[in-house]
This record gives sequence, structure tokens and C-alpha cells, in this order.
Amino acid sequence: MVDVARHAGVSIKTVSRVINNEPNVQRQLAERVLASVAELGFRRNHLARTLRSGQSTATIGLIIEDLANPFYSTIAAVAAEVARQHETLLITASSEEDPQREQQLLRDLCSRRVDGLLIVPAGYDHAFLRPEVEMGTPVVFLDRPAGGLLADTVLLDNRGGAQAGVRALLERGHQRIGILLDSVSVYTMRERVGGAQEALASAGIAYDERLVADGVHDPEGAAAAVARMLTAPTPPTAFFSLNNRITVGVLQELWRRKSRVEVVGFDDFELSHLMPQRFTVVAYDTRQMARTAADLLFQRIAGERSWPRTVTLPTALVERGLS
Amino acid sequence: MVDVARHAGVSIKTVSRVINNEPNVQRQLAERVLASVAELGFRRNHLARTLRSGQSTATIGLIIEDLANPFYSTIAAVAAEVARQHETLLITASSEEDPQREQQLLRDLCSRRVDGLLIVPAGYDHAFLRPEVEMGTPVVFLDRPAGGLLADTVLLDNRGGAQAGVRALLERGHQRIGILLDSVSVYTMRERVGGAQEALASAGIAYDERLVADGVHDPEGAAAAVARMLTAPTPPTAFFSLNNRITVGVLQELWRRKSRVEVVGFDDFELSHLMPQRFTVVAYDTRQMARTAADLLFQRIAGERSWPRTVTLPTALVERGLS
DNA sequence: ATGAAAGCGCTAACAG
DNA sequence: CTGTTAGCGCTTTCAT
Repeated sequence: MVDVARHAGVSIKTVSRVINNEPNVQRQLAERVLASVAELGFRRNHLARTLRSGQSTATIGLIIEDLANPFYSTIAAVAAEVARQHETLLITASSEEDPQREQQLLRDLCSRRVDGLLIVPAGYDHAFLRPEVEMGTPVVFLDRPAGGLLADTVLLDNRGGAQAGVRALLERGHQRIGILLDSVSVYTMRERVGGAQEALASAGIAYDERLVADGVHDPEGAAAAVARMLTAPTPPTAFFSLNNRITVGVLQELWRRKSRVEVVGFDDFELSHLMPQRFTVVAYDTRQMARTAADLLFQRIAGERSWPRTVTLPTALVERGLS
Repeated sequence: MVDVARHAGVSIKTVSRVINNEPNVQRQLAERVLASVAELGFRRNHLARTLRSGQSTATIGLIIEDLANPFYSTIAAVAAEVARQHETLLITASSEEDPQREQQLLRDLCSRRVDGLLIVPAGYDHAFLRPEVEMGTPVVFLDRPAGGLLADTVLLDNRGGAQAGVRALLERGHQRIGILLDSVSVYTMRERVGGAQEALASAGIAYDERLVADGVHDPEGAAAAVARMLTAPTPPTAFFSLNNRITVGVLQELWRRKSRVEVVGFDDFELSHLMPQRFTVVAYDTRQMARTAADLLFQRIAGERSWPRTVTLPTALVERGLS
């Protein structure tokens, strides 16, 4: 900037004024400065600008589990979109479900003085963020609640969705429903299992452990679990799958066996309408969830000081697959 | 940092030394500093640290077309992964195929002094980046070549892949092959069309404009184009689709018509193995492409000064779908 | 082994 | 309208 000032024969402050489109600069000078800027290939150092306290970095941070997963990349896309509307850039990082790493990344983002944080939490304890929050960095949690920290949170109605899904199967006369889930160590899974249990209980059906497969982490695992259950003495007449990766594995295994056992799966997914059998998904609007969270965050960044809110978004049953 | 120094009763420089794990600090003092850091909730300002010239920001920038698209989110995920191995964070932004916006974002990233740039270019002219490149910001282009700028580039063998795809159909006896593409304004589409034409030409088959559908931007458009071609006087006996969104639309329309016309499509996609008919994809390794580009970028960041390279990655034909 | 002082590139506050 | 000066929070000399 000093170079530009010298080149244009003005003071550094005038350059600053021109760069920032401040009023009260003679046209003539401004043009000279702009010319020098172009000639010298000057680009303002945004970091230095930010250093003066009270300035914003025009950057927000997003922590998700896995950027390659469509659910999370949708969230990232919406976050980037909303950020852009606020002339802000987005730093995205994946925690890979590792609380340790999540904390590390969060600290790193804070040391970069991001204007705000959007978090799909992997860990259970976010108390370590309290100093940052108190120092004025807004934080919004997404898809899962925070631990040990009061903050805005946007969740899905996992419990209600699971209840509706199981109820649909019960209404179609099913009594033996196989339930497949990833891991109860994940909040959303716990909620969904809870909802399923509630629906069974209120229909007066006992929760049969043999009809529950835990630790199903991928489609292959789901296929194996389905095969196991279907060859057991009293096989289920329907499956309730607790996420879309599992649903895909279930459908694949059913197709392989030419079985037409009914399926309800939590989460919609791309191409679900082209799957080889009719089934039902518990759907929701991922973009809306992300948008709600991002909007909340920017409201906070803009100075909103109200008490932290928790928003719960609805789910809906939708028919999918080729009939 | 001044506060910490005062609290610990040492100089600011000692705090700096402790924070940076520099040697030559008494255990005792170091512990006192660490205690103060914890108590005051101090977090080093990474931006200020970076301000001293010669320091790196430990941040790279990635420009893609659309973060919500699995192809790009895979690239972003790999970029973030490689970045993490270098203790670097990733700023991701979508250009939405808008050269204007791409340029704006790139300038913005440069003003944040990123250590390097990974670009899937939307525009045709990247000469405006030359000053930055000369000032030492490495740039690697991905999936499409740069315009007006010599830089490392990682591409796919679009031409060869398309040739192989069309050749496969010709070998199965097809003479009338319907070709569906998005827009020749996109580099990859031009290359793929070129490859298809070459394969037809070397088989002595004239390129029939009526068998080519341009401007197919989504599955619905693809379905409509397929419907149109199949009800024309001399319908094609096979389709070659130039991207996976189009392929999905083609498959859906064929299923609707209970037609078993053969299909070859460029790009593999998730769940392609569960599509309702056999078909062939021109597949490639997106992760490898992204990894190659990111590795190249970090080599440059580490000081590699060799002449810019262009790497072209191979494609392979793979059978997909339920038989 | 520790500290004092200068300076990174910019903006805020105040003069002229 | 324009310029001077003092910092922002940290690291890098260079003394001690």
C-alpha cells in the first residue's frame, strides 16, 4: 500500500480511502490511485485489515462429519450460499466423527477469528467453546445438539419421524419388524430407535431384541443383517432402516433374494425413485435445515442477542422406488 | 498475549516462545505461562501471526462449480483431507459456472493470502491470476484447463473415454447411436463429443446431427430427448450419454417405456449398480484426480520450482445396473 | 535463557 | 479533501 501511495504520489491514507470506496476523495486522485493499483498488481491484504480490532474476518467455519457424504455436502453448499449473500467465505472441515479432531479444528477456526461457527457435533462436550462464545463468536449447532453449552440448535424430528415410519408398517399389518441401525452412540440413531420403540409400545408389541441389528455401518453390513434375519426361525415381515446407507443395502439384498418384504427407511436419497422396489422413506429438507442454521448464525453475527433457540424441523413419509 | 505475559509475570516474547514450543525456555516459566493461557482462555490470533511477512496462512482455497454435486464434493473432501495432512484448512467456494463470480472469489481468496489455489475453472481467461502466481501463490487447475495462464493441470482423458464408450457400442453392432450432451460451452463436453465423433469416423459412420441432443441440462431434459429420438422415423438403437445426470434421465425414460435400448454413459455415480437395467459407464477415479492435484499444489507450496505439468488420468469401461 | 523494540499491512483518530 | 500518527497481535531481530 505504501508502494501504491508512492507510485501515485499520495499518502497511504488516500490509497486506503480509494480502496475502500470512502467518499471525500478527488476524482483525479482516485483515478491515479486506481491506475497505480492496477499497474503494481496491488491486492489489499485482508488479514491485515482484519487485525485492527472490531473488524470482521468475513469468514465462517463449518464442521461436519464427512464432506463426501451428500447429506453433509448439501449442508456445506447451503452454508456457502448463505455466506456468500453476506459477502463471507466458508472454511469447511471434516471431523470424521472424532471428538478429538473436532475440538482441534474448532480451536483452529477460532484462532483464525472466524465470525461464527456452524457445527454438526461429533463430540459430547463443547464446554471448551464457552470462552469463545462469551468473547462474542456465535455458534449454531446442526442436526445434533451441543453438549455442555447453551447455543442455537437446529434439529430434525428424528423421534417423530421414526414413530411415523414404524406406525405406517404397523398399520399395514406388520407385527415382526426388523430394525437396522448404525450405532446408538450417535444422537440421531438413539432418537430414531427411541421413536421406533415408542411406536411399537403404543401398539402393544414387545420390543424383540432378535429383530434389531446394531452396528450396521454400510450397505454391505445391512445386506448381511437382512440375510441373517430372513433366514432366522421367525423372520420379520418388514424392515425399518435407520439411515439411507442401510436402506440401500436392505433393498439390494431383497432384490438379490427376489423378496418383496416391505421397507421403510429414514432419510431420502438421490435416485431413491429408481430403486428396484417400492418402499417408503422418512424424508426431510436438508437444505432447509442448513438454511435455518446459517440464517440464525448470521442473525447472531449481525448482533441479535436473544436467548438461544432450538428449532425442530418436521419429517414426512414419501413413497419411492419403481413399482 | 500481553495479558498472559503480565499474568504470568514474564515478557511477551517468552509467552510467544512457549506458545510456539520453541526451545530455550525454563520449565518453570513455561508452566506458569501455560497456566495463565488456560486461565485467561487465551487463543493465539493466527491472523496476526501471519502478518509478519514470510509466514504462511496455513489455508488453501478451492473453487468448484457446485458443492452440492457429488463430483465436486468428492474433490472438496479429498482436498480437505490432503490439506489436513499439511495442517492446513480449506476455504471452499462455488462459482456456479459463472466466470465473473469465479474471478471475484479468486480475488477474494488471494486477498486472504491463501497459500495456494485449487481451481475447477468456469471461465476461459485466468490471466488476471498471473500477478499472484508471480508473487508466489501456486495454482493448480483441475478437470478443465486454465485459459491464458501456464499452470499445473490435472485432467481426465475425456476424449479417450468417449472414444472407448462409442467403440464399445459399435462393436456390439450399433450403427445409429443417440448422443446426449449438456453444452459444448463446457470443456469436458467438447472433448467428449470430439472423442465420440472420432470413434464414429474411424468406423466409417457419418455423424448424424439428428441423433445428437444438445442442451440437456438435467434428467428430465434427457428423458424428453430420449422420448423424442425414440419416436422419430429412424430411432437410435443405443444411447451415449455424456454425463451422469443425463444417464439417469435416459435410464428412467427407457424403464418407463420398457425399452431395452443399450446405454453407455460418461461418469459413474452412486447406486449405478442398482439401476433397473444393464448399462456401461465410462468410469474414472475422482478421488485420485483430486489427490493428484492437491499433492501437486502442496509440492509447489513446499517450494517445488519445476516447469508446470499437465497430468491426464485414464478412464475405464465398467458394467453397471441390475441384470 | 530472557527481554526490549521494531515492524508486518492496514485502518481509526485526529490534524491540517 | 488529504496527510500523520498510533496501534491491531504477533514474530523477529538484537541485546542483555
